[in-house]
Amino acid sequence: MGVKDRRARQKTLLRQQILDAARDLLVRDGYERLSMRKVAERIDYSPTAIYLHFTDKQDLVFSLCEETFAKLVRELETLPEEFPDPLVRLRKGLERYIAFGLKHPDHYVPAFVLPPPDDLDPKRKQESMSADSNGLKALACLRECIADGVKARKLRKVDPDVAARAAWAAIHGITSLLIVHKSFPWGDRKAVITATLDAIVDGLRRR
Amino acid sequence: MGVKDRRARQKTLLRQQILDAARDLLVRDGYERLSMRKVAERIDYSPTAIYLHFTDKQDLVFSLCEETFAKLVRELETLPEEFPDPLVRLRKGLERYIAFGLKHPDHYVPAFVLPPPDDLDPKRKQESMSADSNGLKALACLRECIADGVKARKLRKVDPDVAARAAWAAIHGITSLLIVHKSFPWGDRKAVITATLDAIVDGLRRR
DNA sequence: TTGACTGCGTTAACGCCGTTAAGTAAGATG
DNA sequence: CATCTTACTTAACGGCGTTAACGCAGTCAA
Repeated sequence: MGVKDRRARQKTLLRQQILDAARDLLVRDGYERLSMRKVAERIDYSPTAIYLHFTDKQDLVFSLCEETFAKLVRELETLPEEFPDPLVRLRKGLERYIAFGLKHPDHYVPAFVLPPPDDLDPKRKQESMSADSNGLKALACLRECIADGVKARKLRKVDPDVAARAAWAAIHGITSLLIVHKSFPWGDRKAVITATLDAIVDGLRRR
Repeated sequence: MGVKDRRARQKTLLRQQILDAARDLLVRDGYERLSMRKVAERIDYSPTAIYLHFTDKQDLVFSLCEETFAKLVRELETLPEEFPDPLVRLRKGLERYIAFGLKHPDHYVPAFVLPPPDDLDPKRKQESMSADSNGLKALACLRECIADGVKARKLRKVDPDVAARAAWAAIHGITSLLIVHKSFPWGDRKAVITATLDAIVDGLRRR
């Protein structure tokens, strides 16, 4: 069935075109100014054409984020071989997460900061967590890192699931605030980041 | 000049009416579904009437948040007399902050989570930080609490400004995530909160 | 080859939205 | 009484996400 294949290829091709255009707009103009109509205009299709490939705007934006976060996860998954020591791995991983968020604010914000509009609608529930399917992978990295640390007696005996979520919350806090409240009087940003990391790592370190 | 006074009274009265209606809508339907037109309809004025009292939607929403955060600050400012020991005061203060955010998500989100739309426009700069004029007060509470702890030799010798910002980032992280990603697999939410608090306090405690 | 079917894409429209411009009417001021 | 100020309205602009209805080409069975 070569026909179906070709069709499918065409379809995913346009899908990718949409994603590329949307990413471009997102990165260039920021999330606020992204609109379906502009995306459509950029690829010379009518706005409604997008709906043949994405169920709605959210779906489109989250698909974008998925792409980018796949990159983050890839970066994080190489950590164990790069840094065998769980303690430094933890530190480096957290650093990498923050750096990633600050480098791709327009992906970080829609994926993690903005409310997934319909937490009500049960149909959406799974998609609504779609940003987290990769987010969950990242969390799993963190969890394992902490579990390793506990096993190696370098970290206190904490529940890795709970500790990972708490640590994530903390780095998400600093990441999102630095992105969203740019003009807040942060003082030395790097110092604040370091302090946060110190608190997380020291809070878990065995003593 | 009794006339001017009466006019002014009338004006602030309507202003308050707008605020009340908006708060009602905000709390009832959430931030997403708040619109100037709905606020207007609720108070039986035309939408444009609102613009005589607030420069735009942002101004309105932030004014709302200011009102509410004044309450938070009041709660936080009584801490020193309630809990003289800086360590327990720190803990209780952080707890109170989180509880407040979770109790008033529709105020917390627009004030701290959502990007103040125009960080570009320099005219706005001051207003854009308006949410933080009270936010800054809250931060000042935290700063002083930490400074006290350091002075009392209960906390490590940290820079209170940096440490306060880092601690704020951490509790903002857990607060905002719990609000925004309700359906995330949090497991035991309270355990995650406790773990975060432990990390912050333990990270600062003298050892 | 022809006719029906399928799926991608269109145009037009609905019903929202924030905000602005222009006008109106009532009340204060001289 | 005339004028000016102030509070407010109506109408409209230009945008938005999304849906409904339709067109048209390519595919496939007869």
